[in-house]
Amino acid sequence: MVRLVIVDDHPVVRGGLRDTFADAEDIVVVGEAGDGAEGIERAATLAADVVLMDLRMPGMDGVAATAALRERVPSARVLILTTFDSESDVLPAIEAGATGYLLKDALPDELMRAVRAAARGESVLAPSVTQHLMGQVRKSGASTLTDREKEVLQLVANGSSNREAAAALFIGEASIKTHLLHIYDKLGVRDRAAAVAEGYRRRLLR
Amino acid sequence: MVRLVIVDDHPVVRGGLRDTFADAEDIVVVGEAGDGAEGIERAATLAADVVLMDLRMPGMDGVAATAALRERVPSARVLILTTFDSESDVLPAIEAGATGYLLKDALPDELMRAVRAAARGESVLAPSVTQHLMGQVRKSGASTLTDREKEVLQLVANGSSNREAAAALFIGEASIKTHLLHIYDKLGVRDRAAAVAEGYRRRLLR
DNA sequence: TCCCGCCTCCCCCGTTCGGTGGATGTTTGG
DNA sequence: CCAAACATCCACCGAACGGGGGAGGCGGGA
Repeated sequence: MVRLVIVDDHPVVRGGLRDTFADAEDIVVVGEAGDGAEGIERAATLAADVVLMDLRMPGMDGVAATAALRERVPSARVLILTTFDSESDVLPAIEAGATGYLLKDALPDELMRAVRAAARGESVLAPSVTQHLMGQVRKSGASTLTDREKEVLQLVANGSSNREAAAALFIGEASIKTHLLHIYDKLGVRDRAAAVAEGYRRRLLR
Repeated sequence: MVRLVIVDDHPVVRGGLRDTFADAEDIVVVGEAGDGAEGIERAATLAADVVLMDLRMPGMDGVAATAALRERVPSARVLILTTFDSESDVLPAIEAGATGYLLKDALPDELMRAVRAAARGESVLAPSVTQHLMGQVRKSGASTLTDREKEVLQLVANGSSNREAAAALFIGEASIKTHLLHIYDKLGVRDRAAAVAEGYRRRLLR
C-alpha cells in the first residue's frame, strides 16, 4: 500500500487528485497540504511513501520543498506535478531529489502508474520532459554512482564486510568506508542493507 | 539378489525393461503390473526389494502409488521412471517416498546401477533431474522464509535498524535479531546487506 | 498424543559499522 | 589552467550488529 501525500495550493486540484486515487486499491491518500512547509510536515508525520508536489506554490516553492523533504524524510519519494515542462524547472527539481516529473495533463492511469513506480524508487518522467533531460543531463549527475562505488556496492551485496571488500579491491578498509558513505548519501539511505535494496530497485545491482 | 517389480502401463516398455534386466545376474524381475494398484499388490505379495514405477499411468498414478506402497511395504524401494523430468513431478514423488527418479532415456547400464543402488537404500537421481531439484529446493528454500521473516527482511531492506523494525512490528529487538539469524541461515548469508541482496535475487523483495 | 516449526524473548560478548572531520594525489572538463 | 569530481587513506567513538547460548508458548500435523 503506497501512502501518498498531495501538496498543491489549489483546493480544486487537490480534490481532483484525491478522486483520481480513490479508485486505486494499492494507493491511499493519507494527507494533503497547501504549501511546501505544510507538505513537509504532513509527509514526515504521516510516513508518506510518495509526495505529489506542485512546483508553483506560494511561500516555499516545490523545488525548495523537495530538497527540504529529501533531507527530513529520505524514504519519501517526491513526484513533481506541474503545468509547464519548462526546462528551467526540470533540472533543479531533479537535482533537489525529485524522483519524477509529471505534467498536469497526464491521464489518471498514468498518474497512478507513476506513483507506483515512484514508490519503488523508479524515476518517472513525462515523455516530453525526457527529451529535455536527455539533451542536457549527464553532467549534473548528482545521484549517479561512480564505477568504483558500484563495485563496492556489488561486493557488499555479495556479503563482503568492509575488510573483505577492501581486500578484493586491493585498497584500504578506510576507502571502502568512504565509498560507502558516498553511496549512502547518493542513494539517500543510512546503512548498507538499505543501500543494497536501493541498488536493486534502481537496477544498479543484479 | 535384488527382487524387482516393474510397474508401467505400456506392455512394450515392460518388455524392454524385462530384457534389460535379463542379463543382470544379481537382479531378477519377479513381477509386473500395468497400474498402480496392481503394482502395490505385486510388490507386497512378491516381496519386492525395488519397484520400478512409471509416473504416468491410468488409475492410480505413480506418486499416489508410491505413497501407498511405502505405507504397505516399507521395505520396498521405489524408483520413479518417467519420460519427462517435469519439475512439477519430481518433488511430489520424492516427498511420496521415492528413492530415485530416472528418465526413460537412461542407458540399460545406468538402470541396473540405479536398481542396485536403490536396493541398498541409496538415492538415485538422473543428472538432469538434479538440476531441477536444486532449483526447486532453492525456490522452496526461498518460500520457507516465514511470513514474519519476510516482513522483517522487507523492513531491513527499507533501512530499518533492528530497533526500528521491532517498533514497526510491535515486538522486541531480540526477536528481530532471532528472525534475522534464521533468515541468514535460510538464505546462506552472514549479514543483513547480503540477505537483502539475496531477497531481491530470489524475488522475495521488490 | 507428542513432536516440530514458528514466534517471542533473554543474556553476553566481540566485531563491525556509521559518522565525523579531516588529508592527499589524480583525472577531467570547461 | 584550475575547479570539481574522484579515489585513496587516517583516527576516533558510540551504536548497532552477528553469534553463541537458551527458553517458553502455541498451533498443526504425524
